Amino acid sequence: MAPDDVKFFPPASDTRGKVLATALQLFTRQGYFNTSVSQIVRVSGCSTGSIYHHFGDKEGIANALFEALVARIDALFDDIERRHSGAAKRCRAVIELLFTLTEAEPEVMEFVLYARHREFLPERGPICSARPFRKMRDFVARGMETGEVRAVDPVVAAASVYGGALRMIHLRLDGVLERPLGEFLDEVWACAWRSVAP
Amino acid sequence: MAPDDVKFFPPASDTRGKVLATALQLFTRQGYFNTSVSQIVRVSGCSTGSIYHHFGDKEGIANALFEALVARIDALFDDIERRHSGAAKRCRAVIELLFTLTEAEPEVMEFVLYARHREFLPERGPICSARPFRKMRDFVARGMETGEVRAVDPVVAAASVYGGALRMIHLRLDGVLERPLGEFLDEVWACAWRSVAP
DNA sequence: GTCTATATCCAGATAGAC
DNA sequence: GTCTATCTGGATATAGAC
Repeated sequence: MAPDDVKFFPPASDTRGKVLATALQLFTRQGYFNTSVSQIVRVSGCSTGSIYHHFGDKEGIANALFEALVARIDALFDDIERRHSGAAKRCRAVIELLFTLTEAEPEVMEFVLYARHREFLPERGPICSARPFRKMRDFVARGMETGEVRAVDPVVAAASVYGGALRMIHLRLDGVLERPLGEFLDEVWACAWRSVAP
Repeated sequence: MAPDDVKFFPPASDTRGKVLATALQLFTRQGYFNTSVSQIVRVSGCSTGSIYHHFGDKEGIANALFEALVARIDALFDDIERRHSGAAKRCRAVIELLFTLTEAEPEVMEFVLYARHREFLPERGPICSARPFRKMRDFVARGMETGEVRAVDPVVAAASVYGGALRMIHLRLDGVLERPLGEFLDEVWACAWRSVAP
């Protein structure tokens, strides 16, 4: 997969796009609550009035951002489902995609995976109930039906397959891993799959 | 391990204890930034002046809380090191402890593992560089030296052993898992260990 | 749709008596 | 060490011209 395939915010020229791109940067660097709307005004170059016109309030910015990013990831997962068959191939493709995405757009992964949405988007459920996460679990569950995955509790199986990779992503985003995730992909995948292979 | 062994805040009577217990509750339920000092004043029953006298500022409360909790977990991990030998037994004991802790004191795990400390404790490094986490990795690394753990990158090995369990804890804290973690322990451990067994 | 100027509120923090 | 009363800045959000 070429890096371009995972670009979320190509240099935006419209107000909406500029604000969302700015918000993503600031929210992930400093956190939602440490970012003031005035700061978004300064960095994005858009005016207060304009921003409130488009998003209603500060929470509206986070909401729009969240939806845009989740929708994009969702589409990428649909691609995976279409292009690969079998649990092993699909799960591996998911991990590879997440690794690629983390390197190409760390802010996106940071915001989608590790921001504490409950704290600033109260009406939204936990991220793990969002469609992309459900699809990840689904790949594993269907593998279990075909015997490709060992029979254990489906939740445990999914946690085992993806847990190590998500952990690595976390370490990378926290700056603990010096080398890019791609270098670990084969080993991570080998461990992940051994944990649930029949 | 009896539940009492993992109680962090036995009903505290002194100001410090009451404030820390209150802060833990509020910070994990609502988030650090959604919690005002006035609210801590109301719930804890201590006065503004008293709180600022003890902790300096709001960040000081979070700092003290963080240190107390990490120190406690650290001690529990030292216990594990003393009571068990071999990577398998130690790693399993770690996971069992974390599961027990999550059920007994979910707020503690929430605050230590999943709060975004970077956002309100800027001078502190990421939680994964803290001593307990280093000790977890160390158990795995030493197992690799003795051949008990397959030779892969030590970071990958640690992520594989603990990744699934941490994922399960996350799901449980997010309310996605209905049943207590203890019921999953054996399966989680089986998957975890298979991923790195030689 | 975009802008500037401005209103309002409440958070974090302090003063100083007891 | 603990308390009440108070200050002050800066945050979110609005008004209303263009």
